[in-house]
Amino acid sequence: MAAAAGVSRATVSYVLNGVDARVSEGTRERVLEAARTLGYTPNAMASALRAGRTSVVIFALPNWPLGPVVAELLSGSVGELDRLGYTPLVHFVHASGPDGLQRACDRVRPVGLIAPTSALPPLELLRANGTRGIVTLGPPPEEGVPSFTLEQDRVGTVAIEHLAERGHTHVLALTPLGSQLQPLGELRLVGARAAAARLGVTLTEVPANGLARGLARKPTAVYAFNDEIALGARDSLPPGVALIGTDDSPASRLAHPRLTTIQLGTSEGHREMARTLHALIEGRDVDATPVLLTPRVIQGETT
Amino acid sequence: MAAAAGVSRATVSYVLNGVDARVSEGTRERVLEAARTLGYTPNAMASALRAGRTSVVIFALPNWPLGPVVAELLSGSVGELDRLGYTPLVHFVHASGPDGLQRACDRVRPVGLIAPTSALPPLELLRANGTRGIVTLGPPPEEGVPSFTLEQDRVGTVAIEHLAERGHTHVLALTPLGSQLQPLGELRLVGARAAAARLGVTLTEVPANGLARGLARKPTAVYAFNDEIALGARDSLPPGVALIGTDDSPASRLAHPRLTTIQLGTSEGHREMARTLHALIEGRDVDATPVLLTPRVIQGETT
DNA sequence: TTGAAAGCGCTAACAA
DNA sequence: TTGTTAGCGCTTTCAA
Repeated sequence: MAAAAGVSRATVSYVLNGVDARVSEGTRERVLEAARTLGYTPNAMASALRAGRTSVVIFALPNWPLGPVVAELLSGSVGELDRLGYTPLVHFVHASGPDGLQRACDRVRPVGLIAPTSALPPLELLRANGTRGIVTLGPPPEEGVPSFTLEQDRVGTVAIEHLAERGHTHVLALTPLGSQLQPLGELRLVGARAAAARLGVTLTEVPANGLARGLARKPTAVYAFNDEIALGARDSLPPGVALIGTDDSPASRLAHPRLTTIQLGTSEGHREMARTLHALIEGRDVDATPVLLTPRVIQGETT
Repeated sequence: MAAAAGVSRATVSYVLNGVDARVSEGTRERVLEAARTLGYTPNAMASALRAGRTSVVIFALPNWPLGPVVAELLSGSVGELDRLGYTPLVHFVHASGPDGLQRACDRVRPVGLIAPTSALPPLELLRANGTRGIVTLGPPPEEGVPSFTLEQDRVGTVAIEHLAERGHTHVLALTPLGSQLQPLGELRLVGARAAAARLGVTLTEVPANGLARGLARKPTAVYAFNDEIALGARDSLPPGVALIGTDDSPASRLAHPRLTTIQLGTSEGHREMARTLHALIEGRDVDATPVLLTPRVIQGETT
């Protein structure tokens, strides 16, 4: 490559890295031309070895149900990271072994990492690996590490509050089926129960396939673990019974009547995650106060 | 590290790479002990530079709706790749720009790549990058490149065939709402239309929110684009109307009555993808006949 | 404005 | 059985 342009390897490096001050316009052109005709791409491994850092950011995704919430989360943060010039790649925590994430970090030496606190490799190992920025999903692992928490328990709280405001005093909660969703469901119920106790709401909990049994208790409103369950239950509800789902799925928006649902985090919040990571990598000081991504009600026509 | 164990760097390399023939048991122990106490991890960048290959496999995920099908696909193939010793990472094609995948490949130099044919960087570039194995999702980009196709159109075919076998002659198709799902829906309808024409079935197509309108045509069976739509429609169906969904979602299995649905690919098929890639990377000869992952009906209680 | 050269951390061929 | 050393492709300092 250097030979083809008739210059030294150093000059090529300067041109391709945009250190314009150093090379004359003529040489620059010549180098770029040669690079184009040869289809030259710098070897990122060599560059990373020399520079001590890569451009990769690993986003470690916890074992959440793959659906609209995760889609939003990824397209927001991954999209923003890409725009900032990084190479965002997603690691599925549950698809590999317990120390899969650590192995992945050892192998690609990401400059940044977004990971659930529960799957986070020891911080000192990461730092030794050249990881400059670390952001966690969930509680901060130690002071100073920025964290973003999707407040799952607040989903239940917000739902009950919303219904209570509208005068409902007897709410049926449709909880998830299937073991994968169980922990998430329990988390949301904790918030719902607390809010119900606080607001004087009677809460009946039944699994999603026990709708008929639940309806026997004559609730005036139904809170469903997700929009899928909500939409499934909708047509079996007696007239006048309110319904609120969770996830702000595309389906909820398109349903007739439009389903009232709960959004778990905003695109802006997810982009903010990416920008925080970027600031850390750049060595800027960052406000490390844990960020709580609080769910909010998307008002539809069913409550 | 070498110093700490009192041996040469070469010896450390041999021990850690399991070239046992070369080192004595004593030295081996000493090196491993030193590695443990120092928390030493080889620098994968340097190793990759030297070896000319990484352990990374990029799985480029097309713009498919994030749900049970993708979850299955990933946990099958990613899990298997992990087990084979690779470092599988997922790239979301739609979250980055049009040549995002190529940039990602340039930056991490994956030894293997699974990508939709439509997003595949030029093969010669990949090969120049050190990518030894390439498998596509969709039609093969050129002879000899193994490919796996999720036959989306066959979803419709299989659904109509299943219903026709059970004597249905007037089927209502509930098509997706939302632009993201539109292309997939159209693909499935193509198959459904062809099968309907062939088998003498009358097919009525309405969007998922037009169920009432569709039911006015008195269908004896309903085919839904996905399980979410199917479960949403279920309770509005007149008694005796059959129902088949798509995706084999957890929800379909847990519904009462259990929903008949269509599975789009098996875990075994997905693992096979991973093994094919592995064989290619190892330089073994591989049967490159395009593999069609044919959908199949999961019999429930609604047809 | 440009070239020469050191060195990032590792592996493998060769020497001892 | 072990050590020495060249070199993977790049960036960056120093010298010209």
